[in-house]
Amino acid sequence: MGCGSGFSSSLYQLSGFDVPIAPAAPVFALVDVNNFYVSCERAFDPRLARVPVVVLSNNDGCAVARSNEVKALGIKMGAPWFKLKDLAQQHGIIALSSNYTLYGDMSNRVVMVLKQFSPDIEVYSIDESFLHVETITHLHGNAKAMGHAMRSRVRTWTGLPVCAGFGSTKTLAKFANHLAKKNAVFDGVCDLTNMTNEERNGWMTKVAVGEVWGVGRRIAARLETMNVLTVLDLLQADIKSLRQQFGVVMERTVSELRGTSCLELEEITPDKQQIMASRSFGSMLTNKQQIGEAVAWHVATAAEKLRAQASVAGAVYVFVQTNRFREQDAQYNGGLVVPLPDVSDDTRTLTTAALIGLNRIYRTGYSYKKCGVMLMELEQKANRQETLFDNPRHREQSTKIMEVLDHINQNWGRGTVRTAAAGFTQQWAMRSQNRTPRYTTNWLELPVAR
DNA sequence: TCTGGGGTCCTAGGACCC
DNA sequence: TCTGGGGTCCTAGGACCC
Repeated sequence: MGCGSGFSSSLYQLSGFDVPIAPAAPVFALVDVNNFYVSCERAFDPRLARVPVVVLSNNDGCAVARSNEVKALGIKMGAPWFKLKDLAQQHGIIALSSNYTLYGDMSNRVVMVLKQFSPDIEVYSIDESFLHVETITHLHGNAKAMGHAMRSRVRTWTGLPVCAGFGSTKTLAKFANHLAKKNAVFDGVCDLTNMTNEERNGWMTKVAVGEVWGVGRRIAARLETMNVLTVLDLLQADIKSLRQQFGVVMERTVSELRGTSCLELEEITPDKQQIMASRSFGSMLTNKQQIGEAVAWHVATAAEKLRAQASVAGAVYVFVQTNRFREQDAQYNGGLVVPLPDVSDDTRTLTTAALIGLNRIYRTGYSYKKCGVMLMELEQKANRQETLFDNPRHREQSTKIMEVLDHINQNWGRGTVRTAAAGFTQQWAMRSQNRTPRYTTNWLELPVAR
């Protein structure tokens, strides 16, 4: 089943009698940044403090991060921005385009601070990390004190507000973090491992089952019909019948809620099995040439990531889509997997394949809204099989050229050197009307203190 | 005018093999 | 009289995450 104590550390302490005593039960911490993108923006612009702020998705499409003031107005995650403009005007909401360069850099800074607390860390997402802490909380007194120490150090060093949750499993740590975020009484830190059962159950009764990590909208709705409404209801439900109805993932979730650790810390980020790059266009496109330029650009983006993890791809998937929200328009979604005769990480080879695919799926008479590529059948470049028509000299050359390309683009910005296929006009470019400066990664955009 | 962009895991069912 | 059964691999689709 994969469920066990979840503890495999070799750190045994010896007692005075040289008898190994059981290692401390695992304690996971989950630390995440509140309203991450908004907080990044606020860290560099004090005028954004205490006013309603949203950060929009690519293409300025949806609200993907909201300040508390905006959440209080009832604006939902993912709400289409154009529908909110009136409301925004009324309440003076400031809307910013997303600035992923900034967020990525800030994310790294947070992780650097957290690593000082525990090297046993899994960077789970751009704004969340899990840590193993059972062997270190005593250095701070207890878990709660450690949580506050993390909070204050991250705040001081990065300007970002974080919350911390502690639990004996990852799912419980997530839940603790949720409590810390939503209930002022915790002051940003919640330790479930140091709570009576009554107290814990009290909190579990207050939170809806859909908030549990691993329980999404669909499953929450099904659970509700079974009268499983709260976190506690789920914890106390019959695990066997849940497994039958929902599968092994649900079984693990319930075990984790009950304190049996099934999910380990993943400290080593595994290589991606597929790499995707896609964008909606800033406006609708009909012209194959222009769409081709966008496809070529996305190939370059994906290929750069591919080389960064030292992999090669065996196939390229390319797709185009019309605007599904315009019901009056003729709709078409085309996609095609183009197998490569030989695995490759060369942007030029991958581009050729993608454009062959585009040629096959493109239909005239439609207005297109989006295109993208996915690199598939990835494997480590080092494990690559020799093929019949191998030409070692070509391969060496290709590797060198790609190295130079990546080097230049890293230093001078993506797309500084690109294939001709990616074009120069960028008719497809997304809207990003209100992007803040790349304060931390570009000399020309450093914040200025006045 | 206008609606994001990535990923993973699991399961069921079909093809195929012996 | 009567139509096996088990194993593996692959794919598509569904669910979840941020």
